[in-house]
Parts: sequence; structure tokens; C-alpha cells
Amino acid sequence: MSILTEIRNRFRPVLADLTADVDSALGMVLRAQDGKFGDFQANCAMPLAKAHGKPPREIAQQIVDRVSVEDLADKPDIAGPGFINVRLKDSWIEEAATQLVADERLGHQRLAAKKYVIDYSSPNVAKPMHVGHLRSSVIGNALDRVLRFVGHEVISDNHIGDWGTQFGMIIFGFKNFVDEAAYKRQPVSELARLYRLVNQLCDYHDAKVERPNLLGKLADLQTEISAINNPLQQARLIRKLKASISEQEALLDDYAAKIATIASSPELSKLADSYPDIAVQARHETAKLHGGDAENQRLWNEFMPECLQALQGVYDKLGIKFDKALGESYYNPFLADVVTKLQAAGLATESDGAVCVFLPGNEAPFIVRKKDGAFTYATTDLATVQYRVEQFGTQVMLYVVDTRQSEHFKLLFETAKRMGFGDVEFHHVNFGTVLGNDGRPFKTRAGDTVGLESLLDEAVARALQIVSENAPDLDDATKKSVAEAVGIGGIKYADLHHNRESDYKFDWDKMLSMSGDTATYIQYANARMNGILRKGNVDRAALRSSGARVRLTHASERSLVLQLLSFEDAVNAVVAELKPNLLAQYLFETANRFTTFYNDCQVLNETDAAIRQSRLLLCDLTARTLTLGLELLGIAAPAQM
RNA sequence: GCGCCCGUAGCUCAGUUGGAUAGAGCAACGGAUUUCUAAUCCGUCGGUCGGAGGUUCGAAUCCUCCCGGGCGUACCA
Repeated sequence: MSILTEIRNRFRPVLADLTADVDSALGMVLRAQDGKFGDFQANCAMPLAKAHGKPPREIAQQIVDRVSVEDLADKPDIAGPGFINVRLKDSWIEEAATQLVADERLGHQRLAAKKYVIDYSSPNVAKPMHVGHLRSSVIGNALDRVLRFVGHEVISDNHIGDWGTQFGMIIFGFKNFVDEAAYKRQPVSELARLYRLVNQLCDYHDAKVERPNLLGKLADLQTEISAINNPLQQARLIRKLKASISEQEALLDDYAAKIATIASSPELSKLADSYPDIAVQARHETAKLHGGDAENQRLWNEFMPECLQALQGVYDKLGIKFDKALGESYYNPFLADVVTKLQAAGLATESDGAVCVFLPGNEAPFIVRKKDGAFTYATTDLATVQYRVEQFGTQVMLYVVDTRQSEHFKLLFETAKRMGFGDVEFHHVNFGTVLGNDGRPFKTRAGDTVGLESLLDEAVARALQIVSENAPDLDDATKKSVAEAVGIGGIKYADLHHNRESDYKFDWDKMLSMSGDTATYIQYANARMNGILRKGNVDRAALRSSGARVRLTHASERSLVLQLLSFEDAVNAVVAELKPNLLAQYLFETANRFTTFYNDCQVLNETDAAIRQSRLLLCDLTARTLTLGLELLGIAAPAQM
């Protein structure tokens, strides 16, 4: 049990006498923010005082008089307006830490198991993975590992995009533009090229059609703005119009660029002229595929293994494994039924030729069948929910997906609940957009985005260089595996230590940086501890069962031990919030406190045998905490580096 | 138009869901190594938490308005 829980349990009976809402009062019992306020603080006296119409310090005094903590802490102090500060007794910390040594799970008690499906990564097979795909994979995998560790039954599912409009583009491209030799050599990159090409041509025609409309809209706005005859009064309106104009102009630039790209290349212009209705034709190929057309099915079956294998290469490098990879195509047989069911239940109605679910309070409909008869990802997602509940008995469903799709998930969850899945707990585990160095969202369609695989390779190469400089004595195989741990771990950590909800500025150098708040820092601390244990010829299992006790003789030992004792809180916080950065922060702080301890306290050179044993225990315990913690984030922890 | 999100140190970001003097990393500057790994440690500098009101014992956090930015918004996923 964590110390925090223990402390709260002590306060519980006392607070129960003062309020009906004990839990919220207990929520104000926290780790102290600052060492000078002790180890824990209870901030509940102030709000309780108001309810009782008494001075806060009087209520605080009442709590302090009644709370029973003599065995584990000094008599609590009252400070400021009524803060209650608790300082733990060293003897109690020593005992708690000694018990921790014997615990395989480092103090974490399993939670009541629930059945989870966690849906993450979900790349589109038509496009090669790029850095934008990293967040879902890395955050999702960390949550996957943490949920399993705390005791849940987890099925990880890679919901691959293998059935959408892009596939029609590939098929169309393949039928019309394929370079057979290139396809034989490198099937996946040829398919990617075809996708980009078709997409580019579609955009071109689209831009040409839309441009006049846009120009018209711009002219209207200009007229509107010049018609304003009282600029002072209508300053706000003018600002809005101007914003609107610059927005349209940006779009126009975008179109102009697309048109220019094609126009500047004679070959591309020729292609564009030869296929004026390419978008329609590509969509037609998608429809044929969905409809069971033999040729398109054959192509799909031919392409898929190649595409999946290419993805697998990236997952191998990242150390990510899925239980299932049921792509969109898997649900094709169920889609028609979903729509029928929705219609029968009166949930879906036809509108403008499309079948839609209209949900109160939402302007946009949830479209489950387009007017051309094709189904959408809304349909697929509903079928997926149904499948997961029926096949796996799923109780909690997590979707680790970009925050920009929050509206989709809001509608999905609402519709699913109305369809009869009201008992399922749904969470859109949203994350912020990946931004470029300019602070603008990464463009996925532009050709110049950083490919994920080359990024990973670059990271490992840089790490190898640093490993060779810093640890020339390691043999080559060890250097290589350390470089992988440091390179890949660094990239993952760069992502995981941010709050997932914030936008994320992609910075190559920062991502590959190996000093400061990085995975490398934590890995290095871990390696140093392992180094001590190795150098001292310590049999770690024997050490743990030796009956040696943790003893506090220095402030930095105390600080480290308190941190080790709150591992459970850190892990449970990740589960409660579905935020891996809470664990990343915890590990950095732990490594930090260890390094201070390392600086202040000698271990192997300590002459007092009992203190030496105690410090060895701390090394062992800290190393286990960091290794396990990093593992939960999907980051390797080499024993030496 | 409607909806959602964001604005914290020069830069990148935390901030325990309303708590005490707002914290890290990077960058800059100064120091530490005959001692278990210097991929390290210690210190200094750096803030009108976008602005203005309000709520209360107490606000970066909650409410209102304003400024600035991002995203989504009927048949892409």
C-alpha cells in the first residue's frame, strides 16, 4: 500500500466526523509540495471550517488532536491559515522501505480486473508511416503495458486503415501508372508513389474547380468590407472579414501551389489532362473493391501482405506488438447489418440521399452510408464496437487517436450507447497535433515529411556514436543494443513526457537529445546502479533475502526512499488519467533523487557494514523501479552503458 | 455562423483537478573530478501565468468579456 493511502486512512475516521463528503476532503490530503512543509499535507481544514462556521485553525487543531498517526509520524503541525503538515518518522520509513525490498511488484497492488480493448497506432496502409503516427503508437503502447501491469485484461488492437478511399487511389494508380520494374523491386514504395501521384492529380483538379468559387467568395468579402461606412463602429466586423479574407487567400495559395506543381511538369500536365475525372474513377475503384469485384479483390490480396510487412518493420524497431490487427476491411461483412439495425431502431434516417444518425445537440450528422451507397468509417467503427463487445466481452474501450477527431468519437460513443452498448465505458484518449518547427501542423500529404523509419535509424546511429565515445570498453554487440535502447527510448520518451493533450512540436534535435530530462538520463542512472552492484559482486536475490534493513542516515537517502515508496501512486495515476507522462515525470524525479544520493553517499566504500548493506538495498530497489517503470513506458533499460 | 482547444521564463514544456514563495529541461553564466560511470552534480540569471473584471480565506486553475492563435464543422479516415 502506498504511504499516501496509509495517511489518508488515518485521516478518514476523523474527517468522517466533520463532513458527509469524506472522499473530497481526503482528496485534499496530498504529498507536500515542498520539503519544508513536511512529507504530507492536509488542506481540508479551510473548507471544512466554513461549513462549520468556525476559524480554520480551530478545525485544524481538532483534526490534529484526533488523528492517530503516532506510530508513523510526528505530531502534525498547523501552519498558515490552517494547513496540516505531517512529517513521517524515519523509523517508519525504514520499515516500509525494507518491506518494499521483498515485493516483486514494488508495492503495487493489483486493481480489480476489467476487460479492455485498446485501439492504437492504426496507420493507413496506403501511406508510409511518418512522425505523425508516432504519438498514437507510443502513447497507446505505454498505456497498454501499464493497464496490463495493474491487472487488467487487455486486448491491443491495431485498427489498420486498409479499406478506405485511399485504397481505391492505389488500385487506380496501379492499373494506370504502375512502373512494373519498380514494383518488383520495392512494391511498397511503388504503391506509395502511386498513391501520392493519384492524390496529387485529384487535388489538382479539385483545386482548378474550386478556385473560381474561392475567387468569387473573396470578391464578395472585399465588397462587404468596402461597403462598411462606419469603420469605427464596425471595427470588429472588419477584423473578422479581414481574417476571413486571409483564410481564403491561404487556401487560394494552397490551390495555386498544387496547380503549379502539375503545370510545371510536362509529364504531370499530360497525365492530368488525360484523366480529368480521376477522383471519380478512383472512388469507383473503391466501390468495386467493396462490392466484391474479383480483380480489385485480387489486387488487394496481393498488396496487403507487402504493406503489412512494411509496417511490421517499424513495429519491430519500436518494440510494439499487438494482440490483434483487425483492419477496417475485417468489418466489411457487418456494415450493411449495422445500417439496417440503426434504421430499424429508428436511430438512422435518410437525408440528402445519405443515411444519417442525427443526435440532439449536434449539428453534424453521423453518416453511416453515403449517397453513393458506400459505408464510412462511422459504420466501420460501430461494427467494431459491436464485434468487440460480442467477441471479447469488452467493458472498457480506449481509442488513442488525434484530438481533432473528438467530434467523431463523441458521435460514435453516443450512437453506440443508443444502439445498446450503454454499459461499455468509452474513452477517446486524445492527443495533440504534431506541429512542425514553424508551429504549424505537419502536413501529411506533402512529400517532404520525415519518414518514421529513417527517423528511428537516425536516432540509433546517433546513439551509437555517443555510446562509442562514452563507453569504448563495451563489446560491439552490447554497444549496438545500448544504442538501440538509447535511440529508440529517446524518441519515445520525448513524446511520452509531454502531457498527451498538448500539441507537440516536433523537434528532431530535441528528440534525439541525450541530456537533461530524457530517457538517457534515466537509463544512465539505472546503469550506474547496476554498475555498483556488479562491481561489488552483489548477488541481488541473496541481498534481498539477507534480512538487511534499510537505514536512513542522510537526507538524500530519505528523499530517495520516499520517492520509491510512491511508485504505486504514480502508476495508478497513469491508469486514472490515461496519461503516461505522469509515469515519465515520476521516473525522471526518481533518477534525479538517485543521482543526488549517488553524489552524497558512498556505497561500496562505506565502512559501516549495516549502512553499506542498506545502500546496496537502495541501489537494487531504485534500479528495479527504474527498469520496471521504463519497461511500462516501452523503453529498454540496459544494465550497463 | 456554430462547436472544441490553447496562450505559463529567451526556447520546449510540467503544474497533483482551488492551496503556502508558480516548477523542470534546454540555452546563458559561474563552480565541482587523486573517491562506486562527468551521458553527472551544485549554483546564478530568468515570470504582469495573454489582458481586464468577478467568485472566496486562497485563482495559472472556476465564471464573464476582450486580444491573439489552432482545430473541427454532410458524405476522406
